[in-house]
Amino acid sequence: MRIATWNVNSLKVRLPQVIDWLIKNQVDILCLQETKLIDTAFPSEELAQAGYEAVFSGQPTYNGVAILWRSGLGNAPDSLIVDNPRFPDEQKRLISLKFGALRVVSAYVPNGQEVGSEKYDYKLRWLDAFEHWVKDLLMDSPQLVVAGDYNIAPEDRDVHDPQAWDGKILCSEPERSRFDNLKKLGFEDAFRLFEQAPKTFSWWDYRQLGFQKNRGLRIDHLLVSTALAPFVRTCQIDRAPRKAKQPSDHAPVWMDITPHHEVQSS
DNA sequence: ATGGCCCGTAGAACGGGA
Repeated sequence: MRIATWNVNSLKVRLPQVIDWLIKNQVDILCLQETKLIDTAFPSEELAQAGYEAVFSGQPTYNGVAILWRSGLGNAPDSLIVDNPRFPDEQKRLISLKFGALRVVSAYVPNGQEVGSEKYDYKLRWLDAFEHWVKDLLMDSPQLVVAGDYNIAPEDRDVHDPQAWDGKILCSEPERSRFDNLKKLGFEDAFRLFEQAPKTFSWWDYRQLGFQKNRGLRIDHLLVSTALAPFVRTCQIDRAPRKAKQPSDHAPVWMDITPHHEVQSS
């Protein structure tokens, strides 16, 4: 089973690229962030024609998350969750769905703008509540994937210029310690389960030829619970969509995982 | 040194992103 996450920076603009990527890569489940669409504008019909179903939670202009899955992927998914009940929030940043015993979360962690700012404070509070919520989910669903744009580069090797970014937003110690705390609940960073090329990133600034110069950060992650981790076969970041005309500034991260029924029988 | 791009909402610039 192939599971992926992608911050598309407007699904309206990126829809053709998303559909193309889904089909080309035979993706089973795709978590989206920054759809920037109200729910009545979500392109359910276009996706259905491409062979994908979706749940989504959006708002005007900002944020917005979704989970897409290939039609006919096992039984109909259920147990939809929108938002964190522990953190009332107008901003649409969380959605989750169960596929059999497997629960998948699509998360769009706040950016934080600048260390010490009001938005930074909101980011830290959001992450604290997120940790509690994820802990609850893990109790209920030991097979758990928490996918999304974390807006955190966990380590210096996830940063093109660690000195320049030292202590800055996305790299500050309070953010990184919260990412570590999430892992300590019982998760692995799927990307780090495997040997990876150095300087592999998932986001590059639109400005200053950021992508061409590979001045990027790895801030999009697939966290897999310890029960699932042994069954992850590969995890990669696909740079190809970032090369497209009118790309998202993020690249998709994907992994292959042994399907649930094989997990159970092993 | 500064800001440099892209998106949505606008219906001109601006907030937000990271």
